[in-house]
Amino acid sequence: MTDKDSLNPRKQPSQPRSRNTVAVILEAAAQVFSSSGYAGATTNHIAERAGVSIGSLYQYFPNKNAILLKLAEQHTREGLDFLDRIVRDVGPSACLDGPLIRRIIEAMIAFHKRDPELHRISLEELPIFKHIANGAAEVEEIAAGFIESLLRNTKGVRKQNLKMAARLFVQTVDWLSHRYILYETDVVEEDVFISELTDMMARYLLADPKTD
Amino acid sequence: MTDKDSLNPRKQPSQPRSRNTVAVILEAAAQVFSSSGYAGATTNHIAERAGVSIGSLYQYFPNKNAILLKLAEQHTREGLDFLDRIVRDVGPSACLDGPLIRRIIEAMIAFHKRDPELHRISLEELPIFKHIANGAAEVEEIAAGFIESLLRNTKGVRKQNLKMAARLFVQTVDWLSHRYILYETDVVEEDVFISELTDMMARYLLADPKTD
Amino acid sequence: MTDKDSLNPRKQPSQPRSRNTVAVILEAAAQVFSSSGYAGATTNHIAERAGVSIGSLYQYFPNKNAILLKLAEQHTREGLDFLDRIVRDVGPSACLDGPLIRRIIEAMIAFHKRDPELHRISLEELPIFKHIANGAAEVEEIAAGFIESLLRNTKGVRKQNLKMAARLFVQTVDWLSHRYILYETDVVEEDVFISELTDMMARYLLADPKTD
Amino acid sequence: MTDKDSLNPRKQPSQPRSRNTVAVILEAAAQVFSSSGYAGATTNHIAERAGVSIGSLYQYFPNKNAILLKLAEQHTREGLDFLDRIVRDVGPSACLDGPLIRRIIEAMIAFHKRDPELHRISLEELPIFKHIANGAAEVEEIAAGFIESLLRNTKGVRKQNLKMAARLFVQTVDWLSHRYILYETDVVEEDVFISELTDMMARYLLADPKTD
DNA sequence: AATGAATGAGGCTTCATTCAT
DNA sequence: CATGAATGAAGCCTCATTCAT
Repeated sequence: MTDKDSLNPRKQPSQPRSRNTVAVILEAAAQVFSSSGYAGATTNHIAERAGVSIGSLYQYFPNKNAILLKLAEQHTREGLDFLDRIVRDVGPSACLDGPLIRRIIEAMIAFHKRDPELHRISLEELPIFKHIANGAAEVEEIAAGFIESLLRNTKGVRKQNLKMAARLFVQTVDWLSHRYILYETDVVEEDVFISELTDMMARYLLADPKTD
Repeated sequence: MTDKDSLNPRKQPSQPRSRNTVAVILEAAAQVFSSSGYAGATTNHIAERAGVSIGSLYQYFPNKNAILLKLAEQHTREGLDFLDRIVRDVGPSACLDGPLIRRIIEAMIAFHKRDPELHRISLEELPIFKHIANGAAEVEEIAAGFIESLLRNTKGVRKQNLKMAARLFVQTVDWLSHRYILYETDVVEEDVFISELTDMMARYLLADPKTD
Repeated sequence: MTDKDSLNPRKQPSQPRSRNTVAVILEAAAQVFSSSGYAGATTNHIAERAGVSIGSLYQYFPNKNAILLKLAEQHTREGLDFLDRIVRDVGPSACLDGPLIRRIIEAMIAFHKRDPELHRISLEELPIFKHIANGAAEVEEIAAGFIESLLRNTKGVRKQNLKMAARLFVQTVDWLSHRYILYETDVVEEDVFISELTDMMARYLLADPKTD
Repeated sequence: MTDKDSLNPRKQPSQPRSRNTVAVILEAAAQVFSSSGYAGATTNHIAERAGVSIGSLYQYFPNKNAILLKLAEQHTREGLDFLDRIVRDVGPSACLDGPLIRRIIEAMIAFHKRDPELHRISLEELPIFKHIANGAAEVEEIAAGFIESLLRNTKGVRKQNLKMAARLFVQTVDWLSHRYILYETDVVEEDVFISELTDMMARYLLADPKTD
């Protein structure tokens, strides 16, 4: 059908058994994508790793892309939860000072550490489907919104265009910590890196960039 | 296993005609990779676009990867030339102030504009071959070295660890301008973006971050 | 091999509810076969259209073929009923003159119009199962028998071999009207076509072929 | 590509070697389609039977349909040649009398005998692709044109609408002889059948239907 | 009886690569 | 050196059918 090229899930798993199947498939896919990259992963391999027949896989996912997308979505959701937890910890009226920036950066790094390879695929290989609403963009949006609202609470902010400042903040921190985790952990000490990045962001945003 | 997985060119094109063939193939490959991505591109399509038989293509490239790699190398080389020109313009004893930062950023953006799709592939799809020395790393190294030497000439630099500062500078500017060109040109005005990025970098590096 | 390739219904639906289920499935199958052809139709699609689980479908039909076959059988039965009605209308001692030929042809066309697609499938796709007794042959036989008996009542018949004449009559009328309904309704006016076909048959069979 | 669903040949075989390959594939396809029907035939089976790799098959045919179509086209062409020979034999100013009708019918039957199974597929299974220009329609058109021109030369023709008469003639003869060859050779003697059909057509068309 | 999740053989097709000419 | 025909491993995916609940 035309379904084959769509990315929508094929069938909502209603019974517990099938919900489990979907979960198992996604878990296996995460492993396979992580270890083989997107191109190297095959649906058969994923199904096998999941201990599920290839037919079952295709009951719930119209194609390989859709699996990766779902995975990215899930990853996205976890990212949002991560943010949410920070937001709640910080409270609604917190303001963005040096220490909070550091804390956010630390959290970001911790998040990237969880499954760097999968994150890499989401970040570096998912854009292959440019025309597709990329879940990552959504987290970025929300994260930026969160930062922006913090900035709004904060007095000594250098920037006028808070929206843009917030987005650059998020993009920069995301990318640099991604690179750090993936390629540079043994070039630079982690706390050195964190301090450096914190400094960069604090000075970018704050009139009084004390970072500790 | 002997040749098939190698990435070295099969045969050094010595005669002018073959050099030309290689160039034609690479140009075609650039177009095809740009429009179809790495996975979507086929060697037959490249050969056809180049007006060359598939057999000839394999005379000069042992496999598909090698083509992309050569292309990336070329891209790298152009990046280095770009740098070189700036270095020469700026002179060996220049120091990094706000306006120079802006100029570098502008150059970076101009460079990314030349063939953003190809750049994207180098950046986002080349990591597929993780085991392969990524030419991009080399440019980054050199670029960072260049920035570092500028910093060394400069008086009001806030940073101690110049090497690291330089690398973060390069990575940040590279990535953010890449994203900007690829995904955000119609979200933000170019000069606004440039000013913002310049400001960020100037404040990160300079004690007296005047940027215009 | 025991059941899977059989074409007999798995279980005689004795209770009213199951009889209804069978009917619902057949109706759905008719629609799906009509719109997708035999190969394009899937059992799942049929079951879904019938509002019945795939499991239930297989409770009553051993395989996909059996469904089409049952449908064809049903179609056959309707064809026979059609004939029967004409026979009864015409009466046992009628003789085949031009007007009656025209009437038979009109009835045939009306019959073909009811579900031309399904008729097409029976006629054109059912032969896929060559080894299967084709119900269509049966109707043809009976129809031919009917025509033959009419011929026997008729005085001015040109033919000796009435059996053969009757069969040719039936085959010709059936096929030509089938083609007409399916492919040529907008090439020729219906009454023109009917007159033409009537003329052909009348002249073939009757010494005095007045057709109106 | 979008090519996959097209029916156009993929690549014109230019060298003798490839022309041979195409011929071999078509021959094998004819056999396989004949013995397994359209649905039962697989591209792999065809390639194997042709002693050719599956890849080669797909160099020249975008999909299974295209093969059948080509085959039907070929069959069509042969049909046209058949006609052509008769036309030439008969001469341009011949007129359609009983003996000529008989001769045409005999030729038609001979033609059907050559590969009845393949003919059956063309006739009964090809309509599966209704939306596709059916080559069979073309032969029919040409054949009808031929008959029409004969009718034009003939004096004692009963019919006004020669175009329609010619088409009915062709359709009737084609279908009845097809059925005869496929299903009824052992029910009726061939010459009896021929005489009968000749009689039917002669009386339909001619004022003076002497058929021998 | 009904449900619908699960199965998996097997079809179609691609495309990097080789090789005969 | 060039050509382009040929190769075939391997991927994606379907769908008739079974089976646990």
